[in-house]
This record gives sequence, structure tokens and C-alpha cells, in this order.
Amino acid sequence: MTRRPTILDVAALAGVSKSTVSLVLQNSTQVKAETRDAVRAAMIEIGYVYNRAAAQMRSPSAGLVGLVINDLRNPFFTEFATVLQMTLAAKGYATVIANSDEDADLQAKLVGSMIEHGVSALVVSPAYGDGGDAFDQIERAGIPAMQVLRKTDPRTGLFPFSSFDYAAGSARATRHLMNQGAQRIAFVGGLEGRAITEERKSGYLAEIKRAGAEPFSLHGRSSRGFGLDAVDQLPDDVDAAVCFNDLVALGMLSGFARIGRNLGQDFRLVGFDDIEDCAQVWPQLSSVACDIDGFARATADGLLAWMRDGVTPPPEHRAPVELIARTSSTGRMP
Amino acid sequence: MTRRPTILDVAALAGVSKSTVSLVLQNSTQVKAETRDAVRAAMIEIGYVYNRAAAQMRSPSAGLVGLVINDLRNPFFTEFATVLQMTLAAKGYATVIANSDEDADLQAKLVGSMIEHGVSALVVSPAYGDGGDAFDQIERAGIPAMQVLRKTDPRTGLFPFSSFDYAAGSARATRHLMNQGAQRIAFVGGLEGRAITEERKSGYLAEIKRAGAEPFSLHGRSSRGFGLDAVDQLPDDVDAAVCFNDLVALGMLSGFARIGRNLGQDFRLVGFDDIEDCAQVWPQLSSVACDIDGFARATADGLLAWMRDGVTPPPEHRAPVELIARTSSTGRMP
DNA sequence: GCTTGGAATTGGAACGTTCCAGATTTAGCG
DNA sequence: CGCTAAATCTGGAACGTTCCAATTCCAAGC
Repeated sequence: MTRRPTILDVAALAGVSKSTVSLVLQNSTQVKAETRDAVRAAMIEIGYVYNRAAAQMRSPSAGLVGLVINDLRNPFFTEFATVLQMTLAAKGYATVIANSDEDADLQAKLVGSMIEHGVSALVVSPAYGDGGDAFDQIERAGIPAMQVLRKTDPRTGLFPFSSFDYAAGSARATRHLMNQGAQRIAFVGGLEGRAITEERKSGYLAEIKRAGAEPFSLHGRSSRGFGLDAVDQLPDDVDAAVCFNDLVALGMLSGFARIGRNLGQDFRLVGFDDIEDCAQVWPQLSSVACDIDGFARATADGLLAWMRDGVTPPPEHRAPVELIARTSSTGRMP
Repeated sequence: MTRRPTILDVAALAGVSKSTVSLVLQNSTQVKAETRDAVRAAMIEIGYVYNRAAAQMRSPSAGLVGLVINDLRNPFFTEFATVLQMTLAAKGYATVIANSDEDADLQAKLVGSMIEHGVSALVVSPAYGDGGDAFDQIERAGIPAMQVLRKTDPRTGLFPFSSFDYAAGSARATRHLMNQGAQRIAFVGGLEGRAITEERKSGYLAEIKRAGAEPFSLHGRSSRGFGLDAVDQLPDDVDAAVCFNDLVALGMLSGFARIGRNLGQDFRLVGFDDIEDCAQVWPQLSSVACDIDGFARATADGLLAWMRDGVTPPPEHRAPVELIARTSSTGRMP
């Protein structure tokens, strides 16, 4: 097997200089159309593949974006990652996706590895815990980086934070349940003390307080399993719940099926995130919809503007959310 | 902002030559311990970050593995991708994950981009359709590459194929349903004509034929939505089903909840893949378990052996599967 | 003190691209 | 036809690392 062809080989075959080939590679306007075509033809004939490492050495702009996600198995994050990756791919950027699995140390390692690989920007949905290491590395490297969906680095402006207006969402859900006639509403799921839990809960608490009612909350892992068990631990007078996320709500939905309670009538339930499953279970699950696809696209666009034109995104941004009322809270069949 | 430090700067500070620094970088045994420590200290002091692009230029071994997945939103693939990435990360390899979204053209683009980025190996779960472009590119680049979970490139040996023994799994599931007393068993889900559908169905057909029974199948998208609707389209005498995958089965499970049929008694259901949700819905869903984590780890190990030691994996490998019987088919509560 | 051989270190070349400054060609115009 | 300006093209130099062959260092043995 022979050595990979380089632009030198292409140049020789096309009868031009390597500089011209380089210009063609960069779609420069200052090369004549017929020369360009000749060079392109030579590339194909010779089976040339671009050597990004060499290019990157000379001028460090990799066309590579790093994406570190705390829990890639969670459909919410998967959706985000997928759409972000595809949007960036459409603009010619490759995306390195990695899963930190809620491990701050692993997260730091992944970030380090990505920086070594020369990513030109990073998007991080940070793991809980001290993300200091990771963010310090990014700061030293001087790379544009955003915190999305979660914020663990407190310095404002350095790593712009972008997420959804969760508090407004849970407030909206709580009011909706009250309007449906719920007497006592619980908040279920999310690990206590964590920023997102508190944020999603804050809207609930505000509305409960405004109505002069008594709050009740049950905290734990944000999984179906937790939701499944949670139904047994609710006080008897609780007849509605706002869940930390859809996984918990879907778990509870299965839990009510188990104990034979009729969701949407005996009990009213609202999830959070509106993942695809919500409309595909029975009864259909009401949920606070976050437009992840739109959010991911906006993130990609903001990042591109930052990388290419130096336009720093606003230090903090919250995308609006929307309540999707379905059977599990209204009792009405679709 | 000043220029990034290089090994030259580190060398100057540590009072050694660049070659020595390079040796330290590679954990060479032939550098004295105290020199090594001095160099390491200098690196930290000066804030040195390794420039992989430069290294890669000189000796092309990127420590980068490409992973192209046909549908990253499917939990089955997400799990595989996640574990593969984490296993490789533990061995010092970064993974570029990309989603082709069942688009063969996009898949070819992604593969091309990864090759440009200098991946030292590729793992592809190919999109349906003509993956020729993608695989031809890989062949030209001469990179180790595996087809996993799906096979679209027919050439044997070039791109070793590794998957699960689906036929044995569906046969096992079908026998299990018969043993449970099912009278008429259907096969539900999967797009007709596709290799995996046929494979998963073949075990079912073989067992049905062996029992002298009449097969019945319902094909379509492998989603919860399809399963949800499928329950309305089953003939009345069908009292059990083997599903193409868990998503379809979970959809059917919701469908039976909707029409108030008692799963595990009126109807017996087995899914395929044993995704996490199976044990977290009600009733719990029986499923043919594929040990994805083990499979992903084995894939990573095989790939590493191939990359590092030139050990080609067997051209075709099928990992065993296991039936996990739960309430949806046995009627027994856990 | 001198030799010896292994351990430790070193300088230079090479990798394939981009960028720059200049060189060459082409086109337009009096 | 000669001049100028614009359009095109080109030959180094540079990027930061690794690899190789060569050199220096050091301790042990005589």
C-alpha cells in the first residue's frame, strides 16, 4: 500500500502549484473556474483526502465542536445532542459528542481531550459537582464555550448560560392543575438542593403559596423507577402532581396503572420536557414542553456566530416553555 | 493574549531539549524520573496543552474513533454509543459520535468528515439504503472499520459484522408464548423487507411453522406510535405477540391499557432489546434481552486489538441473547 | 585514570497544509 | 502596440510535534 496522496501530488497531476490547490480547497474566488475544475478532477482521479491535522497546525480552526453531556441516555439530552450535531454538520462542523455520566472528573478529562483535539468551541451540559477543573481548562484554552440546560460555573459572562424558563413552566402547570379542580398538588422527583430541581420547583412553590395551600414534595432520582415507587408514598389527600421530568411522570403513570387508579380523573399528572413518549403512552401525559429542537438549533447558531464573527451570546438566556395539556391532567380523551 | 506554549517553551523552562519533553509526553521509560518530574512541573507552570494536530501530522495515530449511528434517538443505540464511548475513553481514545438519521447520503458525508479528521478506526451502525459511498471511502482510507447491529456492506471480511443472534431470540420468545398457552401468536413491527426485520421474524416463523400454526404479521415503523395503533388491527383470535422491538411493544402496552385489556392474561406480549423501560412500566414487559453494555465493551475491545495489534475480528459474529420473562407474558406479578 | 557500555539526552529533518509577498498573466484602453 | 491594473498563480517559510541517529553522561571494572 502506497502513501496517501497530498496536495503536492494533486498539484503535479493538475499542472499547477500546491498553493493553487490549497486555494481550491478553500473555495477561494481568486482561482479561475477551469483551473478549479482541473484541480478537482485531479483530486478525484488520485483519490485525495484532505489532511485536517496538517491544516489545523498551520491555522488552528478545526471545524470541530465538542459537546459534553451529563447524561446521554436521557432522551431529553439525546434529542438535544442529536439536533445540535445535525445542525452543525449542515454548516460543515463535525461534533464530538461525549457523555460524562454525571461524573465531574470524567467530564474534566473529556474536556481536556477535546481541547487537545483542537475543538474550536465547546457546548457543555455540565455534570453535577465541581466542574471547576473542566471550566478552568476551557478558560485557559481561550475557547468559546457555553453552558446549556444546567449551570455549574458561576462566573457570569465567561461561559454564557442558556436554558429554558423552567420556573414559569412549573408555575403554569400548577395553575393548570388548580383550574382542573385539583385540591392538593405535590411536586415529585429531582434531587433536593440541585439548581434545576429548585428552579423547577420554585414555580410550583410560588403558585401553591399564592393559593394559600400546603406544598408537598417527594425527591429522588429522575427515573421511571423512582416515579413507579413514588405513587405509594403520596399522602391520601394528594390528588395531583407536577413532576420534575417526564421520566418520573411516566414512572408514576405506570404506578397508577399498577394500583388501578384512573389517571386524569382520580389523579391529575403533569410531566416536564414533553419527550416523545408523552403522546405515545396511555393515558397520554400532559407535560411542559420545551422546544428542544429549536433550542438546539438556536444554540448552534449562537455558537457559530461566536466562533466565526466573535458575537458573544448574552450571558444568560431562557427560552420560553409551553404547557401541553393531555389526558393525564384533563381526563379528556384525545 | 499571548501564543500558546509549545514543547519548546516547556523545554526551555525545564532546561532540557524538546526531544526530552516529547519523550515525557509519551511516557517513555528511557527518561530519568527526576527529569520527567521537572518537565511535568514546567508543563503545569507554563500551562502547556498538547497539540494533537501537530503530533498527528508527524505520525498519524489520532487516538480518535468515529462512531456513526443510524438513529441515535433510539435508546438501544444510545446505550450502545454511550458505553462504547466510555469504554474507549477509559483507554485514552476520544470518540466522535454522529447520527446519520437513516440518511445514507448524510452517512457518507459524516464518514468523510471523520476520515478527514484522522480517525484511526470507525464503528458504523449503517443507515438503510446504499451505504456504498461510505464504505468505499473507508476502504480507500484503509481504516479499520466494523459494521455493528446492521449490515449493509455485503463484502465479507472487509468490514467485520457483529450483532446479536436475533433469530434465536425470537424463536425463544415464540416458544415461551406457546408454553404460556398462547393460541395464536403475531409478529408486530419492523419495516418489511429489511434485513433485521426478516432476521428477527425468521425465528418466529420457524417456530410457528414447527408448531403447524398460521403466522400473522403487522409491519411498520418501529415506534411507540405504531405499537399503540397496532392493537386495533390485530385479528380477534390473536392472543399473543412477539414484537420487533421494545418501542413497538411499549406502544402496544399503552394500547392495551387504552382498550382495557389485561396484559399477561387476555394477551401475552414479548418485546425485543430489553431496554431499561421494560422493567419500569406496568405491567412489566417481557423482552428478549440483548446485553448491549457487554456487546459495546466487546466491540471496543475488538476494535482496540485491531487498531493496536492488527488482530482482525472474525468476519461475522453473533452475541447470544436471553429471554427475560415478566408480567406481560406470564401474568405473574413480580 | 582510562575504558567501556548502557542509560539518558539531543539536534535536525520531516510531516502536509496555509499564508504571505511577490511574480506572472490577462484585459482594458488610449 | 505599450502601459497599467486587475486577475491569477506561485515559491518559500512557518506551524508543533515525532523519529532517528548521534552524542553526552555516568558508573563500574580494570
